[in-house]
Amino acid sequence: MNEVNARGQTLEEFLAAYDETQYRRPSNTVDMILMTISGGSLKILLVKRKDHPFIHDWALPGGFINFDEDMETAVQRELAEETNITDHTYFKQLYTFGNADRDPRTRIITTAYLSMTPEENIRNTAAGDDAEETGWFTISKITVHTGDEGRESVIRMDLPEKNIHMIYDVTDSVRSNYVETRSVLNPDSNARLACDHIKAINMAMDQLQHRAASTGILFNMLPEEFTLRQAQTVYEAIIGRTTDTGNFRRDIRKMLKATGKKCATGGKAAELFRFNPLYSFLEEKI
Amino acid sequence: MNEVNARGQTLEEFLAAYDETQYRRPSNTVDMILMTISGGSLKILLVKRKDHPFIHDWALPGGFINFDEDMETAVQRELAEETNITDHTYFKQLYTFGNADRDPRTRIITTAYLSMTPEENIRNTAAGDDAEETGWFTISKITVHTGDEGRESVIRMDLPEKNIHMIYDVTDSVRSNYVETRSVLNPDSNARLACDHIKAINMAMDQLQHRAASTGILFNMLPEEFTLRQAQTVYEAIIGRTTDTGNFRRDIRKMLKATGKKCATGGKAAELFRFNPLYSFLEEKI
DNA sequence: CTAATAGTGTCTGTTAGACACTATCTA
DNA sequence: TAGATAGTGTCTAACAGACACTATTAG
Repeated sequence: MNEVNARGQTLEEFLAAYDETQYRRPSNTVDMILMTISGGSLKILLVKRKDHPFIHDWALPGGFINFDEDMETAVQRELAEETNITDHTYFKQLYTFGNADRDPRTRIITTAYLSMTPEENIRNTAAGDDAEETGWFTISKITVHTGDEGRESVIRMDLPEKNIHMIYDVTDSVRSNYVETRSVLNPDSNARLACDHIKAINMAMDQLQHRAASTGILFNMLPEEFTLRQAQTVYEAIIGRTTDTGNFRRDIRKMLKATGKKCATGGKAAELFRFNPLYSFLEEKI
Repeated sequence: MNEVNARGQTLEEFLAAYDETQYRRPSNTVDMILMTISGGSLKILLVKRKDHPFIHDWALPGGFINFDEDMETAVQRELAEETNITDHTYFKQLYTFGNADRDPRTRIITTAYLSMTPEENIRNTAAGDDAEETGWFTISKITVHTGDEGRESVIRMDLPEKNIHMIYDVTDSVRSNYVETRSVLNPDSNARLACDHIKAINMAMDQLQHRAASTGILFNMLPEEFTLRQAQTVYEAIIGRTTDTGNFRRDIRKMLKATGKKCATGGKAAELFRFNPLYSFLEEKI
């Protein structure tokens, strides 16, 4: 069909006349929250900025979306650049941050993605063009108090080998029909995050903690075959507290299938399992 | 502090030299999924496009984000333009769609917001510059089958007074570590949605149905004071099926406070309630 | 044997679904 | 009174938290 508009233009004529240069436009970037488990702790990749703005602050890895590039392609490209991960790694869009004044260079709208990978997939994490250095920080979010009026939590990011500590106090306050979240840098910190990156990290931790028990999200940080103890360690690193071994095993086994193989590590040989993706991965959608 | 970068620039010098015109940039828009309840049915506002591209297709209301405008401000401006809603109406960011080829004009990255309001807040819904007409379509998402390998659902959007029907068959298929969602227009339809708008609508229905029972989200479509029967009607319109009255009342009362007032409508006078925002609105965050 | 790790069984209080029932209003 | 709408009580199966217990390996 060769439909015309009110000015008598066909689609082809309309597109030929379309002027995209009449308005000033924002720039679009993707930021990645890349997590893994190492030494029983949850880790996040951060890069130290070597240029303005936010010079010398720690930031989420990310970069500009090319004009002709799908957003997911940009994420995969950045993942490969930052970590040499080329296999298909799990990632999921988290949120888009677009306050007009969030970056002093120009209007920058950024979409944050949450990504996870088993430790052995990470081959290198070279500092890119924009980074002085990179570091896998241990990260935890501990909820100190939950009540009717809100919640108080603490997010810690530590790089012990360089003695870097960032601590943010996060409060969620119940308002009339929404929840207001504020994050402030705790004075015991000796470094800080660039821009509004703490907001994305906070959302990522909420998502991880919320979904850890009911979805298969934690298996993205485990190798193909793993023991129940390994799974529990990852689970506990995510939720930031220990959990009952019996109950954990009882509940997680419905998501798994046994391999029949064993793996000995100093005590009784442990059975190896795989994730069974047929187990209600649909929760993932929400 | 007057930190300098590797080229010896202060922040001020860096910003003065920053050239934002060196790359071609996407355009950014917001799209709104505006829902209400009317006549016991869930309704969504759609506009019929009167220009290319997607001429004569039905689309989500939305528009460009001004260069100096926060995204939330853009949403509120569009809401006011489309419906004359000025009071603070609930809205929540859903997802950002940014495939490189989703719009033939230029690269357009759009962020979809889910918004709800009680019917009486909607004063007019005039067709704007881009719209031939607007319509409040009844909308439902019914899940036909759920199994280990995925889920099949049907989304219906109907405007009975103009005899317009749009039906989409939606399948969620479990893959190795993610869920693939596909939506196809059912041939019984006599109209269709523009662009990729069915994706945003599908996500909105998932969110609504998922959160309807556990959060206070449904109260955004009710007046300040309401009866339990009204609340149940809204709940059933969202989830697309009836539910047990006794169980619904038992479970919802923890989110409410009684007003002591009554409201008679043909049978026994019903008690009026208000939403108690102190009841775990935190779920909302996830 | 001990220490270390892996793994099981069971009690109990809470919750979600099913369903039968009672109460108050108008005409 | 009937018909309509509002509202309650109770049984049961499933589930989640707490916790005490057994099993297999290395040295």
